[in-house]
Amino acid sequence: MAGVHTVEGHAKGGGLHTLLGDLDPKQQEAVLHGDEPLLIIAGAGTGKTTTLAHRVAHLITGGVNPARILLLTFSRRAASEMLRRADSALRRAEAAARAGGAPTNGGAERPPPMASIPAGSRVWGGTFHATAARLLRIHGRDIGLDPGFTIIDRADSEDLMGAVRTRLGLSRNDRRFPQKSTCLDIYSHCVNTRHPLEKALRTHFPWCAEHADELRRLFSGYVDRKAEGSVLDYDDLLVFWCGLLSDPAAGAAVRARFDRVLVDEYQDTNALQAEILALLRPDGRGLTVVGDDAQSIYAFRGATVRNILDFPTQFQGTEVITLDQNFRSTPAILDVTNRVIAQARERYEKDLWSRRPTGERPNLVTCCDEDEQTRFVVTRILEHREQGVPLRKMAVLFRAAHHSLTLEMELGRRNIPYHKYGGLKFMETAHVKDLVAFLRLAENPRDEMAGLRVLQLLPGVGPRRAAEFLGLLREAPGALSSSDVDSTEAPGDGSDAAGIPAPDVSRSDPAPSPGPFAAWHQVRPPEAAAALWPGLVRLMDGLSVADPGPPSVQVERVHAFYRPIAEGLYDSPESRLADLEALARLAVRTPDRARFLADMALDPPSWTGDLAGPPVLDEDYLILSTMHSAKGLEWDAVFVIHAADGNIPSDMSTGSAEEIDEERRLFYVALTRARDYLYVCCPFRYHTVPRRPADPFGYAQVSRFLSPDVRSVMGFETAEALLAHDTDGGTGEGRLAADRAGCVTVADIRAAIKSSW
DNA sequence: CTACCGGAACTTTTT
DNA sequence: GTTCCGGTAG
Repeated sequence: MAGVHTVEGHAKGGGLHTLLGDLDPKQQEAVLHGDEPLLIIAGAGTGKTTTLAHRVAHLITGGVNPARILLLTFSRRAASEMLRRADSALRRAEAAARAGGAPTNGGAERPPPMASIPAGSRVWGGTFHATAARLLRIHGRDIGLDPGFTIIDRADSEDLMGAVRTRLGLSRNDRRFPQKSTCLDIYSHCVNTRHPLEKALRTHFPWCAEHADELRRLFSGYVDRKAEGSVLDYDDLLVFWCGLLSDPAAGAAVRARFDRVLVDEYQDTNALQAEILALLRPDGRGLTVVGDDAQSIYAFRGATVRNILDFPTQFQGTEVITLDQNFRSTPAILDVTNRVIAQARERYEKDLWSRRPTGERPNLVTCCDEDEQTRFVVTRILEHREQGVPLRKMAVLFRAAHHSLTLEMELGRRNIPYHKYGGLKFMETAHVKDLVAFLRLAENPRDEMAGLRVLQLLPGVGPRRAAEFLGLLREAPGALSSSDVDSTEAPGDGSDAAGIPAPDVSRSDPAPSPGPFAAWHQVRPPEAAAALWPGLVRLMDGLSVADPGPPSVQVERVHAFYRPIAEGLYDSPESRLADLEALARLAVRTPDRARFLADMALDPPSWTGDLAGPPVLDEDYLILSTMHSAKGLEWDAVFVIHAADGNIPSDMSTGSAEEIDEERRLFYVALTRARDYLYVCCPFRYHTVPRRPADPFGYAQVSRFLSPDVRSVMGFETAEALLAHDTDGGTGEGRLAADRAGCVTVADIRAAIKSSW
């Protein structure tokens, strides 16, 4: 390994050797690199996670205090995976050091880092947003931010934007004023890209350009409203973190917390995040970023690939290391994926290669229609399972969350367990939001959206009265007392706060203390709500005492109050109540309410996964995922479905060459998830999604990304052929397809393929 | 004021 | 199929 920077003097222990043993030379170089800014261009499947995890482990064995390392990842899942691997690397290094070179190593100068406390868990790890939230709780006061803030999710941000929009009368006069979600998109775009409104409108929302002035008023109203409620939306977390760092005193304090900063998936960061990094590490020393420009897929959210491309010029003395040996996929698969990405206009030239045996060609699978595609996928998946591939090592990927609907129904019918990533349904459901709103209101009585939601659950209480009752809280004297010992500076994943004694909550009569909801004792509720009102007040008072008990208990108490309301509100309350029980189980993991609420906003549970709880571990289940959520993951067999033009690239994103390029990279991400087997399915006939009575069917073409050049290295099969051989389902279901009136024949399909070249 | 009904317009990806 | 608006009855 020539050219390795041996800045760390102690890079010679037997332990370190083990640490590096599994890595290829370039990865080793990345792990051992010293203090200067480091950019790792890591192609798909090149062992990026391994490298980063080893680098963290290396830093720790080199004497860096884990609590002074900041690891910024794209999701919480990615962070914990990374830290888990760093720990196991550390453990191996430690074991080797003890076995081998222990005597020479002057004894107990360094305490053994792990054993009982995994070192990785003391590292600051998480998303930019989650990290911002933690830092702002600790340091926010220094810039005048109430540390008792609550975080509102996308839906609440939209509602708040909608409320301001209505109050400004923007929905009334002008019917064509953009709707609240678009408004929030524009706002968010401006904040994250740091572009002025005009530019944002011109480049991304030209149809809204005429409303620039109203939008400006709307946005400033939105900002004020958030300030009044002491709530932060996702963008605020970054904005205030950035502001915190810009403050001379507070900024210095935050900078002083960290010696090393490592950033994963750097290609998907935006201008604001880049600014945060620059403020955090002004000269780039101790900064490591990892990414792949070919996998940049979040431009729609303000991410810019310029961050990664310009990194070397931004920080003097940057070392760039490119990882291009792929350890994941077979050469046959790489041959396809390299050709797909080669069509991109602007990119780092970087073809991935592999030492693995060639493997099977990826197949382009043509299907008559969606049903046939579904049956093909299920049949082939079961075949693979017969051959010994567990379900959890297979995944079905698609562009939009709803693309898997029919597949999900079929899986359900056949009792094949699955887990779907992407599409955040759980937190989106009304009943879950209802329940969480109670907790949020207790945490922050000024949280307007939470308050309105809670109050309007009562019969006879609409927007008007809800606003009135909520206003009473604002003048209340007892508001905002969370200033106490909140600054549990404990870094890592707050594993402290173990034994909070839960006070007997059955009858907590907080009569003496004028809590934040004291004003509600005087309220004379409307007739219809009279029966429920005292219960609500008692509940809120109980949740506002100094120690309201662990979140799971709080959820139960809200549940008790909410259940009869929900039962009257929804047609089939059973499944919804089950969700609420799942929520209570979920809350058990979190020691305190603020943390629980932050988690729910920043890292909402993906429905099925957490519903079932731990036992899911020994079950086998198929993975369904949007292409976006598949980032960073890998499976033995991957099925990409709905690979038709219009789905990928999505019709919504074919406006500009940039958008199409992003869709191409997204497709590339999907394909590069596969280790051994890859199927790309394209159904040719669609039942028209929006109602267009003239033409009940649409005929699709294969995605433009599957150019002749790409197809020349792919295999080809038809779903029909497989299903004909499928003995058990063949007679019944295979027939069904043929019976369907107007079904396309294989010849039609071939013709369609040819014409789409 | 709230609760409810009918018509209209819209449907990507996510911290 | 969905949500979002405006109108109306109580």
